[in-house]
Amino acid sequence: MATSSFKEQVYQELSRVTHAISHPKRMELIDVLSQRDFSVEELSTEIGMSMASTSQHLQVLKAAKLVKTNRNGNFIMYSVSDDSVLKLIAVVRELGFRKIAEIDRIIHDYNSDKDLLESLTLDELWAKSREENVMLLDVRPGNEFDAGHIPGAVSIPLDQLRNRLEELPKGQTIVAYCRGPLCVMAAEAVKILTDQKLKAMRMEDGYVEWKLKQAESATLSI
Amino acid sequence: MATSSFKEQVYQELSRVTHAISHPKRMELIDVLSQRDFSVEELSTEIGMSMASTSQHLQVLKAAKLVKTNRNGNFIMYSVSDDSVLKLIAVVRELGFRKIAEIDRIIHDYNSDKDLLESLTLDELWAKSREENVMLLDVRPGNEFDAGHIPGAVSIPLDQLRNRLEELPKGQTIVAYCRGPLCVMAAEAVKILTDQKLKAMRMEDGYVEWKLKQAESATLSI
DNA sequence: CATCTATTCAATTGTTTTGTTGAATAGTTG
DNA sequence: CAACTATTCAACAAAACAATTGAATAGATG
Repeated sequence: MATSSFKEQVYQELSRVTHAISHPKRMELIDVLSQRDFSVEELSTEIGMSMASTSQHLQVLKAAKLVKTNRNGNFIMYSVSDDSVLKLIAVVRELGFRKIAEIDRIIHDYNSDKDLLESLTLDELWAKSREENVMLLDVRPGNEFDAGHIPGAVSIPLDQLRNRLEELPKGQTIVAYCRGPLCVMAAEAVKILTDQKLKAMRMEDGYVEWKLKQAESATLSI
Repeated sequence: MATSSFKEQVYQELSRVTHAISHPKRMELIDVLSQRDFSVEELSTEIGMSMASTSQHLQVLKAAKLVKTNRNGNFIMYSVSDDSVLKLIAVVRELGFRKIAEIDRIIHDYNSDKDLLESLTLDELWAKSREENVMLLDVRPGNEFDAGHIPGAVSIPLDQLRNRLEELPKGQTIVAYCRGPLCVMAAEAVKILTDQKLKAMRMEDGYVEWKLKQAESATLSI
């Protein structure tokens, strides 16, 4: 057997990483794990697959060193191994959003339903909050908020939103955010809030984008 | 047939990009194309595959919008669609180099053969050239040099190096570079030069890394 | 130490991907 | 417009991958 060349060997190993993120569900797994640690069971319900399949996908990600495990009691908690993994997914998503016309169409189709057309980026949020006093609303599940959130945000998980409308300010602009660009919770929240005649917008960036920006500015300031 | 959800659709489309770079040969194709435009025939010899296979791989890359085509006479010239594609591959490579232990081993095995252990990054090159007068040697094929090169570099393609040794300075440090981290031409060149008792080192970064740095600093200075 | 439980493994099946071969095609060039 | 040529297509066989099922395992907990 002819041993393959240096180049071939390295490309082979590198393709372990790219292969790992080449499956839609595995990309989704990383996106979910970017929020906090999850057990296999939680992940399986989160992405809508059987435990066995979820476990197998996680093993592919683990073999590529994209996720790592920690035991916590009876549970094995999976987490993203590094911020560079989030960065990788962010780069892929950015490229896809900009280049694949089909994605634009899907996003437009989803958002055109209601008045979800206007949305903010993180930068636009900073700008807007300098002009007026906006309320930043985190609609992710409570434990994800607890694991980390944008400073100043108030947590009302999406499934509690209808019952906690009185906690929201009437005249003030409410900016809702969730996990990230592919998470629909903020959009759902805005639908509920505008139905109640509240002044609400969604932010397209989510917690991951904020976390990556933090890490970036931290390295710059060193 | 149940139409899949917003999220599922977008992940599906995004996986077109990640799937495209999930094959070693397709990653290699992008690396080659980062130097200049190539015809299918050239690419096929470059990566050591049949024309038909190469063409098929290129079509996968094209469907993911990672490469684009231009006809030039009888030839169809393929090129990378955007610097963001180079960036994507760079991020993957960086992550792989840092996380996959096997890659470290392969690289170490290859370089330990000779005195290739010491190598420079681009930043280290800048620093070194401020202290002493180094000669920057581009050992890539001539047409790749013509398509673009690091300013100040001198072109002597690897296959002409043995016949053009008299063009090289005796006492001065010669820094050889080639396509990028997975290209072995600079290493080969250093072997030849040190055998001739010349003072030579290789730079691990190549033309792509320089090009990306340029693009980066250009956007910063705007 | 026995039990319980979250996770992984193993075997199977159907699907997708890959590389090959040889034919077809599109488009240029004389 | 005929001939030529680089590229792509089509059909096939082999290999890799994915999802499912049910059994096995490792490790915590009482």
